[in-house]
Amino acid sequence: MSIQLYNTVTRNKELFTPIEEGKVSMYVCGPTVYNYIHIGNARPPIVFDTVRRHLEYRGYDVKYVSNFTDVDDKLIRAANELGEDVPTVAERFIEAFFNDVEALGCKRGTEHPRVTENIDLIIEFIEALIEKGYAYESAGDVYYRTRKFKDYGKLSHQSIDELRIGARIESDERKDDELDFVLWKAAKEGEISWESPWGNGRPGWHIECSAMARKYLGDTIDIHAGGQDLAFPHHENEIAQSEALTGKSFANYWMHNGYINIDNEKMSKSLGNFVLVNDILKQHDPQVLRFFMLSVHYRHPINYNLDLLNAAKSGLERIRTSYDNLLHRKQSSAELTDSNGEWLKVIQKNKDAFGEAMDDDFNTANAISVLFELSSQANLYLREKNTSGEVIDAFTAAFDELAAVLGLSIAKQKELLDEDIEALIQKREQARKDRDFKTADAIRDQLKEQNILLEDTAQGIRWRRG
RNA sequence: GGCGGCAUAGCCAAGUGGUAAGGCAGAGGUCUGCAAAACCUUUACCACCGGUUCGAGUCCGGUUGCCGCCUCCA
Repeated sequence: MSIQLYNTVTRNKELFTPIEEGKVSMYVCGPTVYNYIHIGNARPPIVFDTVRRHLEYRGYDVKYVSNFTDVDDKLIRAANELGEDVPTVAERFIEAFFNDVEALGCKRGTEHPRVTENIDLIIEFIEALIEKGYAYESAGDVYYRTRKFKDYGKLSHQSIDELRIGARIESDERKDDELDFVLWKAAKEGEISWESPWGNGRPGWHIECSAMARKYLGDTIDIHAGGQDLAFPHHENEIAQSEALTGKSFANYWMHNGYINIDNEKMSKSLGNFVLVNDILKQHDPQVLRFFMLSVHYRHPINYNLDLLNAAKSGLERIRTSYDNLLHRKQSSAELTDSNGEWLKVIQKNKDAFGEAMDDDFNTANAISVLFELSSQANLYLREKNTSGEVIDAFTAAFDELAAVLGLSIAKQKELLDEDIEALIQKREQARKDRDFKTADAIRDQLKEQNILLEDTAQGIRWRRG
């Protein structure tokens, strides 16, 4: 087993070697909780949950830490607009976040630390940076002395001198140098704040991740991840803070996922072209959204629209139907029919192919194509007159195993039929035996209106929801 | 101006040197009382121009177009 992953630092796929054998530490930058998440915000949780699942599938013990930024400018503004305090707003959207991502099949992290629960830690971190000469206080703010960190730009491959040419550098009299960024922000009148050696204030954005990653995962972590737009400046600044403090490498591998686009433009709250996860889930199966996202390699952009989502739905449906057909056939399969070893080999071959796809920088698009291949093979097998329970079990076990790595569940939820519906199905069966097809079709149409689709198979009638 | 990404069938999308996976949609067929599901068949001058090579979607150079980052951003 060898997992290759693309490291933003080296811009190459590298062999993944954890610091400690058999264990992986992951830190994934989490949301600022001032709003419901849109589907672009949902991509990192889905992608890196899948990374985690594959690492676990390969036998690693994974520590997965993802933070909440529960105090910052946007949150303060949102609280003011709503006439509520910051903790109330944050709490609401943290809950909403968990609801959304759990619906999307993401496991809870090992830890989900919040900034406001780690203020002391952050202050200590900043004090240590000041002692080392990497930070300075100015009018109640504390700034990081960017130019002092000689590796600045190594992640995003920016040269520090080119950054000045970029149009959006804030110049601020309180900074010694315009490239310096804030570690601690002095509170304005009435703002939520904490006491510190520099007066009342709150942490800057980047310092929280440095402090919390270190607290839960140590000085050097295996994988640090987030959206592509965090590479600069957020992750670059984290590196500067952490490495200045510890003198050690902050993270060995940096992973960044691509954006979700609308009409080929980045989805973002500031552009206003976003689609909330929440809204999609009112109309669509969350698994469809997850399947859709995983159908593209995580580093590539995904264009979103409803037609594409529906195409993904049809694809997932194909796999689910195949799985369902296996279960249905199982009931009539002789337990002791000779198993054909060739089929077991085919199944194993697909499992191997799936693992190889995932080992290659988490190529979920190829992994999904293996699920389609497995479906085709299962469908072919089901065309045989005699099937064995053993082979059918091997197929369904393979589906369960591989889908779980992608965080997908393909078993259809079997809801109990209402007695009335059950009675109608029986009535139609009788009509069919009597060759009264007119009645039979009328009942089928009637059920169809209730979204119950009937299928007549060689092994008897079956139904599914449309 | 700096750094980077992308361009593959009607649509989506894999593919890092050996003559293009897979899915969706469409067409035809098989099966079925009719359907459904499934199976079979069917659709590619890999943006353009050069170069390297026995061989290029893949490597190199250039052109065009689109997108992103360059201190709000997932």
